[in-house]
Amino acid sequence: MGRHSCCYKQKLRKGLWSPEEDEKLLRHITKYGHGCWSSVPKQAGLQRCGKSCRLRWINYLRPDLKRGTFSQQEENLIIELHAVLGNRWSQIAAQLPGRTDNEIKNLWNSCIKKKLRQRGIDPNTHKPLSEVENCEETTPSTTTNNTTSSQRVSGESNELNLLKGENLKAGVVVTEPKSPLVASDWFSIEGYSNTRMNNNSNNNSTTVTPTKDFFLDRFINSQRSSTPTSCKPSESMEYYPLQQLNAVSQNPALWFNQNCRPYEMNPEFNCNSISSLLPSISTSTLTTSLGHKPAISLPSNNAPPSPFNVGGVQYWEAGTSSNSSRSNSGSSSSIELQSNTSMFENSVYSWGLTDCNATGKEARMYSIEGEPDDIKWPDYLPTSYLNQTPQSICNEIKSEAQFTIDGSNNSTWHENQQQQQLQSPDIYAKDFQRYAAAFGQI
DNA sequence: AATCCCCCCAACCGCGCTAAT
DNA sequence: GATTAGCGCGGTTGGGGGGAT
Repeated sequence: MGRHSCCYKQKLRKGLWSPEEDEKLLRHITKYGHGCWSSVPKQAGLQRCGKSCRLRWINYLRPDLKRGTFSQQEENLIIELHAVLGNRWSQIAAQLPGRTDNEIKNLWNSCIKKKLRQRGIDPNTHKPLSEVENCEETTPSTTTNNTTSSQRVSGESNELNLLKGENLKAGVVVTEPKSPLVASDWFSIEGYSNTRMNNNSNNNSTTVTPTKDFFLDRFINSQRSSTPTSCKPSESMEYYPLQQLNAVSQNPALWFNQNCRPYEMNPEFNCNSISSLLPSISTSTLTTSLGHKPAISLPSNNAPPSPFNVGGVQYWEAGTSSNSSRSNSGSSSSIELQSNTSMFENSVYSWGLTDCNATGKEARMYSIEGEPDDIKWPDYLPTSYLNQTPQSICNEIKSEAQFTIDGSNNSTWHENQQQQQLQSPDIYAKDFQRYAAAFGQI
């Protein structure tokens, strides 16, 4: 397929969006929803291709976007998720409510990468640069995924050192995994052991923390059940029956512990492989859920998974992927990660990276909630709106949005919004606050 | 003040995938 | 099954702002 056909049309505008265009698109989508993106520009009176409209909406106009600098917790989470997911920006973004994949990608390329390199960490492998360089010298073809013997002996990575240092400051107990560490090995929550997942009932540990090995095992077992010897996650680890994970979940810990060494296990296991285990997460699933639920939803359970909270600790949940994506479609063993937005508030880890974005005047605008004041709406809204209150603008648009164009089925977003409004009236109130904040009226 | 350079980030581009025909 | 339309994702580009010279 390749390029979208509309992109070939010559009369379409390209480049930066004007405030008028933004207003048109915003009005249209607020009223009618986007429906078919290819029809949006025509219906909205825009000289743009649908793809461009979609991008503009997703990356800029969406009302639920959180703008401004990334918080330290967000940066830390991005790094952690990148260690697992690689450049799966959309999946990373799914864990950061209000952030777009583009935004995260830009942050990574422009800032986090640099910071990691300055700290001697290879941003691609999340391993010490020295190790990567050594590996490249010795085994150029397979290198970056292997852990050196010295690293195994030391059992520490630079990242982990950073992590531990910060966590200790914060009073968080970081227990050292029993086996050699790589950079992606990180932490366990205070009060929970970092025991590897195994079914050794003689082990006195009462807490079993599912590890990334677990997902790899599942992937391996599902993908290559006929060739079990082709993958040896770790010598000490036995394959864990999926059903036992419910038992595991009775001792909830932050199961998303990254104790596996995917690169050592099988050459085919790289970040892409891992990400196939951790497919996309819809932001719509990032809802608040405070009930205690079993940590793992088995594939046979089609109930929609949700994050849960135990003792103030947010847990991610693996379950059957309900949405398809390029990376996971067709994989029956796909697992879906979930998180809670409050995870960021409760984040117990910090790598001590300085805030990449909060420099100079931006730092002044930084707020605890990660909701800086540099929202650009006032700059983009047409002057006709500047004489109105945010509430009146939204009311105006919403009041006009009580019908749909020619009754066509193009109201998915609109309907969702209405449904959400019915279910959670505070959603719009929140948006009003955002708009109002944008106008400096709060 | 003018110019250069660097960096950030919004937007574009190409590709893969799915659904519809 | 082949083709087409559309969507979404990740990589890349280039304009503009701001600091340095």
